[in-house]
Amino acid sequence: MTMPIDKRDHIIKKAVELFAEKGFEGSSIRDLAAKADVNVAMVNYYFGSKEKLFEALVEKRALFMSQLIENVITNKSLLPIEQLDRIIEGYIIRFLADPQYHRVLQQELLITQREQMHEKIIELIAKNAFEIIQIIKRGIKSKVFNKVDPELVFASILGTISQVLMSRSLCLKIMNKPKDYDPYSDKQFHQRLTKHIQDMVHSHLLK
Amino acid sequence: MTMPIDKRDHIIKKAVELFAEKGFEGSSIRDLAAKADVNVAMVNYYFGSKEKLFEALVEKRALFMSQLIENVITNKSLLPIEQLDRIIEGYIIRFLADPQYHRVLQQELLITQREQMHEKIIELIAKNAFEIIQIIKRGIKSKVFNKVDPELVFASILGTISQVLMSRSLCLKIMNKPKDYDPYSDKQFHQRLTKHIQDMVHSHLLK
DNA sequence: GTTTAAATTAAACAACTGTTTAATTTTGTG
DNA sequence: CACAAAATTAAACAGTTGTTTAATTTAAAC
Repeated sequence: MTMPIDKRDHIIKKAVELFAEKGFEGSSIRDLAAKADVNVAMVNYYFGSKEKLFEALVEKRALFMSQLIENVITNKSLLPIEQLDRIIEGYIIRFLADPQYHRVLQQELLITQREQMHEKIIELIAKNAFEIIQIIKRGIKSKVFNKVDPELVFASILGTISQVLMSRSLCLKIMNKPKDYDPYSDKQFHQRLTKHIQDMVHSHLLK
Repeated sequence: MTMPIDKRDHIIKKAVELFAEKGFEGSSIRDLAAKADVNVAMVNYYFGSKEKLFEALVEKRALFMSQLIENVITNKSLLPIEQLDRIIEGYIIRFLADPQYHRVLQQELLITQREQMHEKIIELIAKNAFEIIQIIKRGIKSKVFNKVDPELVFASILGTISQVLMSRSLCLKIMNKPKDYDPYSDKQFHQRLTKHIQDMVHSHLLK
């Protein structure tokens, strides 16, 4: 009667790994079945179809993402710049914790093929975006912030992180690091990235 | 005897459109043949294989990209900040001129599947990146710039543009624009994006 | 006009795709 | 144990994939 959530989760986890490596269309169910060590029919048994597996994957991420902002926004006692700093920290911690998940969603954002899934991911990002934009707008109105472009400030924050996450080898190449180095799990790199974005936003927004 | 370059280019052009919409793996040669109005065998006749068509596509873009920086870098009479401003302008003009091309390359950057093509695109970006990083480093050394993080400043510049180009519908949603509006071909948006990145870089780098 | 190479075509190829079936095994419950 | 529901399996399904073939048309050169 009860769906074995753990097995579903296991398949999703392996699917993220595979899709991040080969892309959704580039991955076959037989590949996935082999990687997850289950029978080919199990994916359709648990999820109904390859596409619905993807939807379940996005759904799981959506839940994760929605918790991201809420924790920060509710704390109204913080100054606008402090709120932004907390959000930047939260973004970096959560995105860098699972680069593959982020890449799979980025892939889907780049193509317009599966329209409803495309829309879903956009909703996901936009929800967080509006919160950040609101904080900036309030800061401008209360004359704590310079008259910046709130929407594009958001694009710069998320864009910087996405740029770093997009390709590990590109990241290593630009930063001149050895091939065995993993920036995403390195605390020092976390700090470096956090500091850069915060510094940049501070100098841009604060008078 | 002579290869009909125009026909090759025509196929590449249609391939960019198709790949941007459905992804490389998601697009079939039959789709492409129909869209380009040629026989299915022609793609293999001209390019050898689907993958080599992609390589030709990347090659063509590489040529385009390499011209980007050169024009700016050679002008040594400019101040470091002026050089950066010219590069930002050049990036925005050229990237926004063909969002689909950019998206196709981003797709390939996200997956690690085709290793050599992945490497090629990374080379392409890194080449430009190092020039920009050098300008910033020189600016810091001559104490014209603050002690910023040169590599991550590059990530912010490119990341902001990529974030805007990633998905048109996401871009519209965040900027609260109607669905029929095309930001990429709008001069005003060009100016807005250029101003934002320049302003942000100025306040971050200049004392 | 004849000849040779290039371009184009429809058809066929084998391999792979997501999905379904029907049979079997496992699991949980009384 | 017995029984029913759930889980798992190998095999088969029909459709699509990239690619190749061999035949035909077009173009160029002399």
